[in-house]
Amino acid sequence: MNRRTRDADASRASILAAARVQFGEHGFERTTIRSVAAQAGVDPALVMRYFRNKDGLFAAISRLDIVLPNLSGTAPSRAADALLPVFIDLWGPDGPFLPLLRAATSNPVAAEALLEVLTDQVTPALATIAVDRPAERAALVGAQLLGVAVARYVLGTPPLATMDDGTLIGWLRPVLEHYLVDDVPT
Amino acid sequence: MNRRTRDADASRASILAAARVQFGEHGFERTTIRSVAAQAGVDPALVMRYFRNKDGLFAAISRLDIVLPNLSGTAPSRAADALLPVFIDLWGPDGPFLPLLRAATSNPVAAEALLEVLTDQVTPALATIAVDRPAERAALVGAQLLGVAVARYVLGTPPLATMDDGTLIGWLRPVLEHYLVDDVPT
DNA sequence: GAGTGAGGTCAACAGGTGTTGACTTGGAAG
DNA sequence: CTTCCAAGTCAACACCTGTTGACCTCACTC
Repeated sequence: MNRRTRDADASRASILAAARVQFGEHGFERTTIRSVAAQAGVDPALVMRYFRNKDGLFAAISRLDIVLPNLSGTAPSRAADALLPVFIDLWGPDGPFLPLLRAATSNPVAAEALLEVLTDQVTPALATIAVDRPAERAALVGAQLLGVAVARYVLGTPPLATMDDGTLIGWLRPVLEHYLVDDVPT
Repeated sequence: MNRRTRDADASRASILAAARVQFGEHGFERTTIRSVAAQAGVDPALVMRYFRNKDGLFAAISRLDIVLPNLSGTAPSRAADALLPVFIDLWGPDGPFLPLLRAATSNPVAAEALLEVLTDQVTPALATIAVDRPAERAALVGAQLLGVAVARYVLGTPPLATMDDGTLIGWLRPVLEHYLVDDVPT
């Protein structure tokens, strides 16, 4: 029962770890089964054994069981303070979103997965604050955060990439409040 | 001098048109020389003749000679009204930015090209309004617009994709003003 | 009509890709 | 020790990619 040299779980885990790194850094197309296997110290065929095919491997690292903070009771003016730390965790170099985003720009399936997170998780979470038109407001908040993520973690825009989190939260605080509670413009 | 059936300029143009469509829709890696040539009604080798290689073809459609409106004299509260129409033109399905963005998420060269636009064109244009820390403010404005572009044109986020331009401008107006003129948060 | 050169095509190359199926190896159970 | 199955490897497949160089062909000039 106790296997050291031939440990399926360990192999699976190291394949997943390598896949996360490579899909995250290079996107879907430029990541090859062979290179993932090499980094995991494993034969390419083993990757297929465990994940059926390349899509299966990608799907395995794309499981987004994110946990958003409960915002009921949070003042809209402090939504940024509650959301941003989670956001930075999820979108940072080790978070699960970067590979998904890189794939989503050229892969409709990944794009839909990303959209699902917005509609199924973000919108409901924000609905406790944004009672009026939550979907519209959530989309605007999502777009703002998405933009920061792309600028900061994908493009590496100099002032944003180096800006400390506190300052960024300070900039975003009134913006999120605006999207969450201000009247719909006419 | 007058060539009808064998017209180099026409061939070049139809290759470029096909390349714009395919790079824009599918990104760099999933676009093949062969498929571009087929759509252009031309032999793949002709594409190489004119653009040397795939990178050359991509570079040819990535020439970003954008024209930003002169913002001197524009009130910060109206910056959104001046910028957004241009923005929608540039980022829309037929604009030059979508292919670049799709490539930029997995291709450092394209990412740098995108960054260049921000630093060389957007920052100076905004500097007439944002005198204090123009680079930081431009990056924030850029991130916001980038986010809207990704949400609207890449992911197709339902409320944003269908929202009419006027409403969107209404939402963004105070945000751009905030980034352009409000005090740097501490 | 012959010559010329740009415009355009053709078939092939070398390399990389995902994927497969037959094979080997290790460790625990009998 | 033998058996047995999961864990892992191997070599190959069929396909697609960017790219190349030799070749054809048309319109125009002399």
